[in-house]
Amino acid sequence: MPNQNPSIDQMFSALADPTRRAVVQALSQGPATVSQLAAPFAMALPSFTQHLGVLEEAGLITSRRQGRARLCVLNGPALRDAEDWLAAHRRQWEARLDRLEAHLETLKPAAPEKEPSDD
Amino acid sequence: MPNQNPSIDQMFSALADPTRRAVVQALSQGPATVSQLAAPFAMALPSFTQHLGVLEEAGLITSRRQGRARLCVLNGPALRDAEDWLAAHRRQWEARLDRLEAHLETLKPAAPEKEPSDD
DNA sequence: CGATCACTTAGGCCCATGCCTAACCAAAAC
DNA sequence: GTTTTGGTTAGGCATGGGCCTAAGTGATCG
Repeated sequence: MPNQNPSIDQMFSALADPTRRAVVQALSQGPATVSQLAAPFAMALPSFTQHLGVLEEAGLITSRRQGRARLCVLNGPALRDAEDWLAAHRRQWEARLDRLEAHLETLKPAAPEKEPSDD
Repeated sequence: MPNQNPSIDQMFSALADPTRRAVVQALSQGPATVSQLAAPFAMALPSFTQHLGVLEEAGLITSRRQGRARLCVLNGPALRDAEDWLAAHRRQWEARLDRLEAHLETLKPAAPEKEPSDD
């Protein structure tokens, strides 16, 4: 069962692995079974399903049994959560740059501040 | 020295740690020295600076020596890279949902498809 | 110059992660 | 009902990550 309360920790560390990112990429095109997903990888199946387990624990995918196969589906909104975290902090950073710039503007004719832009 | 070619792997795994995310958060407010950043954490300094090393290798921060201290600065655009990866795949996923919906629309009076929405 | 401050380097411990093989299970095909 | 297919469970090995303490370095302060 998918983790109902996936942490941002789990998401980012799930995404830190190239195999798992490739799975996310594949699933962004649509659902697929375990063996379909596993096919491109030179890896034993148990190792691969372990990756799927990590993705599912992280809330990035869900899966359901379909006959003797297992169909995996990407959980789009979960990606959004990680995206939002990044966006929030990048915006903070940008806002600060803007304030700094504005401040420098007010000092135009005076001496530069203690934080030189290194360009 | 900061890694000039940070991989998306390095970024995501750097962001997978709560200490390191807290550092990113702190630096989104503006530059700070190692010990300023370390202060809130109940952790030996060498352990903490190791985290800074990971962030720097991942290209998420840069740092320069300032007297006997070391000033760390967030690298905003790097956050953007991770954000973009996520956005790209989420958009793929959304696009597919849209196509699926549109397709279902064309079948309105007919039987539902093999992929039920689980709401 | 000696002491202190802000780190860094070196080395070690422990648990988590990523991979494997071998064996098992359950649905489907024959 | 036996075999094949699709996947899981169990268990083991090796590397890496996160933490520590102890000792070193280089800039500043008295």
